[in-house]
This record gives sequence, structure tokens and C-alpha cells, in this order.
Amino acid sequence: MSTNKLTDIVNASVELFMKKGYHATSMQDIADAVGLQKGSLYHYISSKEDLLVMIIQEALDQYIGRLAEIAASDLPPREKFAQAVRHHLMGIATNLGHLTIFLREAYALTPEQQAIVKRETERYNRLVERIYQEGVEQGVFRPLDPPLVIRTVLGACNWFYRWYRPGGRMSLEEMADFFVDVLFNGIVVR
Amino acid sequence: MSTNKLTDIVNASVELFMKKGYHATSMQDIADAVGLQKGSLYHYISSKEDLLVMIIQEALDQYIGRLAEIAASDLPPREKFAQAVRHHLMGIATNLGHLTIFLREAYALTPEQQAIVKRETERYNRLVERIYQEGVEQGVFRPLDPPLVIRTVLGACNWFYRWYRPGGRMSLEEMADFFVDVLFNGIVVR
Amino acid sequence: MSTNKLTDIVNASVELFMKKGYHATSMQDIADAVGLQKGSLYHYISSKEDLLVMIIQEALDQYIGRLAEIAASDLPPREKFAQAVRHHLMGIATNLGHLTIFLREAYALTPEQQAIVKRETERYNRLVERIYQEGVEQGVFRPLDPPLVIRTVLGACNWFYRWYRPGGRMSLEEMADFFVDVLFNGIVVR
Amino acid sequence: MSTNKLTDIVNASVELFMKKGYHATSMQDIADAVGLQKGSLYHYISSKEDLLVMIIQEALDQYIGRLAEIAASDLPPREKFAQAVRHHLMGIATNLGHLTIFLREAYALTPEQQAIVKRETERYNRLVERIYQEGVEQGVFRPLDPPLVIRTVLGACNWFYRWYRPGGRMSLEEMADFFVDVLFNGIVVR
DNA sequence: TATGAATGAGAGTTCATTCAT
DNA sequence: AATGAATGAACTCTCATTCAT
Repeated sequence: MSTNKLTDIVNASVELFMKKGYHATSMQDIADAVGLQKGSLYHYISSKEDLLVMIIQEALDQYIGRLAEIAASDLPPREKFAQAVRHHLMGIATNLGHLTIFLREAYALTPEQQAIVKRETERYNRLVERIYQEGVEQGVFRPLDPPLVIRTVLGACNWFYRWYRPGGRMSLEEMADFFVDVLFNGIVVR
Repeated sequence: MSTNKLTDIVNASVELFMKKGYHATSMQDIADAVGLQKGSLYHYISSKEDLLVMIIQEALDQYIGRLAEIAASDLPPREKFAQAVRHHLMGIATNLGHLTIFLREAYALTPEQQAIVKRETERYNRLVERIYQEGVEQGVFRPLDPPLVIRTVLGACNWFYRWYRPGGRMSLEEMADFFVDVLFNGIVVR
Repeated sequence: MSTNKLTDIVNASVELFMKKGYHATSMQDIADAVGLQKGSLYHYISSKEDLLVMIIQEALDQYIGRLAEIAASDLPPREKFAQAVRHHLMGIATNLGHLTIFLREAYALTPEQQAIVKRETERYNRLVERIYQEGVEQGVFRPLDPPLVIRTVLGACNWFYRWYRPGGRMSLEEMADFFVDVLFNGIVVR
Repeated sequence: MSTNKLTDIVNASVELFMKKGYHATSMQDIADAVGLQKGSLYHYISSKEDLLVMIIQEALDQYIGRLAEIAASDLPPREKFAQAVRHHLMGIATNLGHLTIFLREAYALTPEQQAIVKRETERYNRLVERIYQEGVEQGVFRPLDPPLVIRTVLGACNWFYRWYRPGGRMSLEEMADFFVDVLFNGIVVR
């Protein structure tokens, strides 16, 4: 428990939403987890959806911010792209709660909120796409359909939240390297 | 409307669950869509969850059946794997409703039903994994960690349901070929 | 299964009402037990309550009829009363279903039907009361408040349905004799 | 209306269950009686059955407690037994609602709850039986089959709830004395 | 006689949210 | 800041009954 009640509430919600799902989690569950009456939650948040928005916003902010740094760096595109993939996977792994909720529950948002999420997500994709295109221009990446590349690559990465659990036989770094390897070189022998 | 009311109900549910989500769809919504009183639905199904189970089961049955055929064929592994990927994507695309619900809403099932789904899903993965391993044995696929390969490949494919919508600029076949290409050869120039 | 469908339906209802209770038994339960669709039941009965009425009526008819015979006989009052008690207990025991339902579920009837049942029941009580009063007149029974005597005696007897189950260590006759003995002589040593 | 809402709800339920029966009483009826929305009832109880359990438990607690005192007293057995009967009848009369519900609706409980009720009821019977047996040992009661004696006596007493209504021509004490007299001495002249 | 689809009312229950204290 | 009583709408599901076939 931190000194900040709102943080406690959000954290408890992340845990519960991840474990039980957004719809299956009641305000009572959250109140119980945080040691308040459910009515008291409304001193800190304005609605259950507000909580979902906050969690998703937090996930978005963090990843886009960090990716923007990578994109703005002067690394060669190949390294940039590799770092983007690694960063993406690490982000999922180290914030499994937020990211699970973002990737799984966003469609529970109101259309307005979904639009915001979609816009942010597209901004993210565009950043990655630009890195890819830099690589194409420099002749290091094959000249493929960029949106499709991004969807394939990020799809593979996003699925990570469905099966990654800490404490497996492989380290996170090894898995990230694996993804980069497969997405860069494919699975076919040359 | 078909002559079979149950089919109508399932179809209406697929559409509604896909559009609004399982939790956000009420039995009243389904009844309205199909022109019955909500109580009347229970002549055909035993519960709302039953509906979800049927939809997901249908998705599972179809795909595993078809994949088993591919796996049992005497095609060379490279072709088998390519077909598996194509079949997977086509399956998603041509049954977008069922597959969206399967991939997005399965965690709304009871633990018992989730266990069944998990078992079936793992059977599916195992089939694909075996194809990959055949390829490794024959020297056509790189000897990588098999479970991780499968997760990466199927992750990329599964994500398809999140963005594929019929009527885009590319044909389904082109997209399937694209996936096979990228997953086989990666995005890096050689 | 008899050749008479209505009889089958009533019998199945008796069994189900006794085992599960009137409210907890659905028309579907009855239909299942008798091998019909529930809609088909309405060719034989007009409502669920009708069924209850029939069962209770059957119980009433039988017992009142038989008791009237006893009352009209020229046995001495003491023997008449003893026979009435025996007959009452035997009646409960050999028609446990009907009697259980009568004694337990009659209050589920509509006020109109309840009134009928009440009238019949009072007729029954009056018959027993008259036997008692004959005995008082002849000096064989103590001159106590007749309605209270009847309520005490029949209360003790009615309770029989709550605990009697066939196949116990004592025979029905022994139990009937026991009741007569206790109600005639009390439990105190003289 | 008391200051305790739960008490109000229970009292209203007792009245309604007694008058209309447990199954025929809806949560809406209770809510109306107590001036709440039906959903609001669930702040105080967890289910309709919970209400029934509470009512029945209350009946059980009270009577067993009081009987245990009588049984533990150093009165002579004859007086103990008489008091037990009186106490039983008074208990029914002064808590007609609770006792009616207990005696009439207990079989609407789940099997688990029924088992508890059965256990408690048997404990009660055992207490009365022991009093009777004391009397037999001291030569004041006839040596009859004890379980049957108890069933006869308590059956007669339990039936009381079916016909006793306050304000009759006889006082409660007179009726209790009557029961004791009849059960002790029988109805036959000596 | 029998079906089985359909009704329509109502059941118990849940839940996010509000608000006086 | 916190309570907890209360709301009110919505929810899934049940069921006795009807009726065209």
C-alpha cells in the first residue's frame, strides 16, 4: 500500500482486471482489495470505466514515450528496429497487468475512448513503420508492404501477453533476441 | 433467416458478440435480433454461456479438423507449414465472427470450459509444432526452440482478427502469401 | 404405466410433489416422468393446480368415505374410536404420497379450493368428534372439550406422515395399537 | 418499524411467509412491506433462502435453549415433562410466525440446511425423550417405546400451529393444561 | 392425441453509482 | 476522507400456459 490511495486503487484494479477480467470484476472487489467501502472509491475515480481508461492510458503513455526515444536516436535502423521489438516485449513482460488489460479489454471502452486508443495505437504503429522504412531506404530491410510488416511484427509481439509468465526456463532477453532473430531472418534455412 | 432457429440464434449471437462483446450483449439483444421473446431462446440453448461455448467449439472443430488433414498429407514440410499458415489466416478471415469471439472472449468461459479450450488449443499448437519439427529434421527449417517458434508464428497469425476486414486493397491470398514469406524469410535483406 | 394416461399423470405428480414439493416440481418434471411433452399434459388436466386439487380430493374422498362407514357401524364407541385412529394412520401409511401432499401442500391452493378442503376436513373432524361424544355419553370417555380432543388426537395422527416410512422395525398394526393405547390411556402410570 | 432494518425485513418476511407461504412470497412483496427497492434487500441478506434460514434458526435456537433449561432443572420428571409440553405449546403460540414457517416450510431449504435442521430437531427430541425416560425409571411413566412416545406427544403439540389463533375462547394456559392432561391420562374413563 | 414452438410475466439477483451523514 | 444505505435499471433464467399443426 502506497501513501497514494488512487495508486492503490489503480494497482488493485490492474491485478483484478488481469486475473478476472474487467466485466467480472466488481467495484466491490476493488474496494475489498484496497480496504475501502465501494462508495468511497468515488472520491478517487469517477467511474469504473475511468479506471480502465487510466490503466490503458498509462500503458500507452509509457510505451509510446519510450519508443519515441528509440525512434529519435541515431542508431542504425536495424538496431533501432531490434530495440523497438525488444522494448515492446520487455514492456509487456514488465507491465503484464497494464498491457494485458490494454490488449484485451480496450474494446470495453466507449466508442469515444476507443477512438483515442486507436489514434494512439496508430501513432505507435507509425513510429515503428518509419523505422522499418528507414531500413528499407538504407537497403537493410526487404521492401515489403509496410503496414503489413508492422502488423505482422507487432502481432507476433502483442500475442506475447497471452502466454508469457515470469519465471520460465528462458530469460526475457533470450526471448526478445529470439523474436528479433525470427522476425529478421525467418525460420527457413538458407 | 434459415429454417433452423438455433442456427439463427447462433448467427445472431456471433454477430452481436463480435460487434458489442459477449458481456455487453444481453439475451434481450439476441432475442430482438432473431424475433423472439428472450424466454423463448431457452428452447434452443440452455444458457448464455452455452451459446459462447457452441460458437467457440465450432471454431475449434473446424480448424483443428482441417489442420489435421494438412498435417497428415504427404506434402514436404515447407509446403505443409505454408499451408498451415494460409489455412489459419483464411480460417480467421472467412469466419471472422467465430474466430474473433474465440480469440477474444474465451476467458469469459467457466474454468472447466476454459480447460477444454486450452486442451484443444494445445493440440492445435502441437500439430503445427510437429510440422515445424519435420522441417527441422529434413534441414529446411532452422533448428530453433519449437514452442517459441509456434508462439511467434501463431501469434502473428492470430493478431490477424484484430485488423483484417474484408474488402481491403489486398486479396486474402496475397496477405497469406505475405505472412508465409515474412515468417519464412524474415524482413532483413540477404 | 396404466392404460389411463390421466392416472399416470396423477401418480407421477404424487410422487414428485411428495419428493420435491409442489412448487419445486415443474410441469416439465411431470411430463418427463410420464413420457410426454409438457404441452400434452393439458389434454388431461387444465392446470397444475388442478392436479393438486385432484390429488387432495382423492385423499379426502377416500378417508371420509371409509370413516363414515366406521361411524355408521354399530360397534361400541370405544371400538369405533380405536378403529377411526387405526384407519387414519393406515390411510396415511398406505397412501403416503396423497396424504403428505394433502397435509403439506394444501395451503398452496387458491382460497376457493382451500375453503372446500377446509369444509371437508371439518366434516371429517365432526365425524370423529361425534364418535368421541357417543363415548362420553356412554361413560367410556372422559368428558373433555370435544374440539380440543379431536385436534389433539388427530394432530398426533397427522404428524405420522412426517416420520413414518415403510419398512421400519415395527409393523403398522403395532404402531396403530400404540397410538390407540397412548391416546386412550396416556403415558402416566396408574 | 424498529431501528434495525434487518429486523424489519425478517419480521416482514415472517408475516408474509406465514400468510402466503415461502414460495408465494416474492422479494418484491418483502421490499414493498418494508419500504425498500427489492435490490436494496441484499444489503441485509444474501438470498431469499438466507431469510428462511434465519427465521428457522431463530425458532430452533429459542426453543432448544429454553427446553435445555427445563431438562437440566431438578424438577421431578412428571413436572419436567409437563413443562416441556407447556413450553412447546407456548413457544408455538407466542411465535406463531416463526414456528409456522419452521414446521411448514423447512423442506424448502437446501439439503444442507435441511440436514442442520434435522440434527437440531433430533437434539430436541432427544432432550424430551430423556425426560420421559427419567420418568419411566422413577416409575411415574409407563414403559413404552420412547421414540414413539415422543413422536406422538410432539406430533400432537406441533399440530397446534395449524389451528391455534390468538383470542379464542380458551386461554393458552388452559389449552396447555389440557394437552398435558390428555397426554398424561388419555381420554378413557378409569 | 400429441407436439413443440412460443409466449409473457415474473422470479431472484447483481451492480455501478449517488448522497446524506 | 469515508461511510453505508439506498437506488433503479438491467440482468439471466424459469415456468405455466397456449395454440397451430
